[in-house]
Order: sequence, then C-alpha cells, then structure tokens
Amino acid sequence: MAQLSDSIEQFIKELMEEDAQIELKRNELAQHFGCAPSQINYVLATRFSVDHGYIIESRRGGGGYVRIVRMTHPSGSSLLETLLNRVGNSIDEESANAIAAFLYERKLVTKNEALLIKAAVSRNALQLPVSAKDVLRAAVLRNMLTQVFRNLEEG
Amino acid sequence: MAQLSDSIEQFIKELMEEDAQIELKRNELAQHFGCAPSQINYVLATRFSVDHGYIIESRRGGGGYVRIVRMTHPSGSSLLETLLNRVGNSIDEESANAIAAFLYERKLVTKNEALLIKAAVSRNALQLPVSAKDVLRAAVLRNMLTQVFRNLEEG
DNA sequence: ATAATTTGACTATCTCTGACTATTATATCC
DNA sequence: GGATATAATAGTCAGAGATAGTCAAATTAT
Repeated sequence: MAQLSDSIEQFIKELMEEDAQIELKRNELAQHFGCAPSQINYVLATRFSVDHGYIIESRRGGGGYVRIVRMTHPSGSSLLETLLNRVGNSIDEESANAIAAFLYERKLVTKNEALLIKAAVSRNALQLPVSAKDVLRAAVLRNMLTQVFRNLEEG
Repeated sequence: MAQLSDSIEQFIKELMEEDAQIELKRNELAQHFGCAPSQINYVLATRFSVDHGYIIESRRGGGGYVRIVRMTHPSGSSLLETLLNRVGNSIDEESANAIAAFLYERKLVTKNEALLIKAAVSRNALQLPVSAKDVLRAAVLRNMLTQVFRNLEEG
C-alpha cells in the first residue's frame, strides 16, 4: 500500500480535478517525490495510458514538459460526444493533432486516416486569419469525427 | 516557461497575421529578445521551414533583411500536381467529392479515407459564407491530397 | 513464485550561444 | 569611373545545457 506509484497517481489525479488537462515537469515531480525521473514515466504508462482514457504529450529540452489530457467520458454519453465536446467551437492545431493521435492509438482510425485528419485541420489547409482558423478547424474536425464514428457503426 | 524560441515564433506569427509575407532585421529582432542573432536562425529553421509551409529568403550586407513568406501549397508528384491544379483556388462540393471518388477508384485511398475526405470538405464542415466555402474547400482538399501522396511515397 | 514497482545508466531531443564565415552596400582612393 | 577597403548584415556549425524517454536489472509486494 501507499506505493510510490499510487501516491504519484493520486497526486496527478488531484491536480486534474480542476482541469481536464495539466502540464508538469517530469524532473520537478520526481524531485517532489524523491524518486527517479523515470518513475514518472512508469506511472504515466501504467495509469494514464490511452486505455485509461488519457493522452500524454511531451517535449524535451529546455522548457520541456509533460502534458496529461483526460479523455474519459461520463457513462451515458458516447465517446463521440466527449470528443465533440472537447473540440467545441474552436481548437488549436496541437490539440487537434492530439485527438487524431488518440483515435489512432485507440485503433479507431488507421495511421493514414489519422494523417488525413491532421492534414485537413493543419494550419496550411485553413487559409484564414489566425483567429478564425481555430473556429473553422473545430468545424472540420467535428465533421470528420462524426464520419469516423459512422464508419465504425456500419463496420 | 514560455521558451525563447516559442516567444519568437509567436511574435513572428503575430506579425504575419496581416500579411502573408514580412521582412525583418535579424539583429534587431535578436536584440529585441536579448538573444544571440543565430537564435533567430534556429527559430526559422525549426518553425518556419518548408515543412511548416514557409519559405525564407534573406540578404546580407547593409540594408540586409530576412523575409518570411507563407506558402500556399507545397509541390509534389505529377498526378498530385494535376489534381492540385484541378482543385485550384476554389472548388465546389460536387467536384471535390468526385476527386475523392477518383482517388478511391484508383485505389489511392481506402473507402474510409475517401469518406473522411468528403467529410472534411463537406458543406457542413466549412462554416463560412457560401462564396468563401469553395475557396476554403480547395485549400483543405489540396492539403489532404498532398498528404495522400506523401503516404504513397513512404509506403 | 509471480507480478508490480523502482532505479540508474544510457539515449534522444530541444534550446541557446559564440566563434567563424559569407555576402552586400558604401565609402575612399587613384 | 573603377578598384579596393570597410562596415553592415546574415549564415553555419559544433558544443554545452536542459529536459524527457527507454530498458533491463534490482527490489518489493502479493
């Protein structure tokens, strides 16, 4: 009991009570718990995997971070609804890409399909003033998500 | 920790919101951010590369400058070029669907992928005044076509 | 015993700088 | 007016520093 991993999991989940998405420094967190940094990876891999409904994004180097995004959906609402909700009326490219990656990891789409989704919502594709891009990206992504799930039902 | 590189990227992108092309002085920008001039090159190389849809031109010596141009589309193979050409700057939904169907017939994309393309360029997805829809649809479709052919090259 | 956890050594990636190089414009000399 | 020197830019590259990732061995829990 009170395994280190459990404590770290608990700690992260408390941080996420407020927001469905947090960013942290792997090394800082490790130091906080007085453990090896790789311990953090272990916790993320075993308790915050896609199967558990989370998406992990990270960046190395100066200013690096680990971002944890909660993707679980309340029972009663479908995954599609959760995703549509997350997309909302406006979404930036990075988050849209994370959703495409999520779909791929969950095997809801193939790799090529994920790439197509990314292409459709990339900043290249949406040639509009930046402020409007996020809004349009959301609309395109919502439509594609709906299509993805329609395919699944039929298949 | 908004990294220096991120700040500079942001700064440049704000400058480019208005125009698809800007000119700046490398040294001035470096001074503005209190960093080494070569830092500017780093940001340009990592965030404004051709892959990111930008072209960099520059000139040294007195009155030198760095010009950043936002590309409208990358180049590709010849069928790709033909298709891109057919798409042009503006395309209606029916024609876009025809191209998706063509890709499927040619086995360049799977059925699901074709459906995804149709979803991305559908009237529903592109929530804009009718006049602008065709233009935007063309941009999205061009980007997706480019992605399709990129997949083919790698596969 | 078996499975889960924890660590540490090694690797990969990203950022930033500084020394050195290349190019262009302008001033100066004849 | 042309050649040459000087100043004003920008480019390149290797290395240091700052993070995060991986994986297998050691440890601990069940």
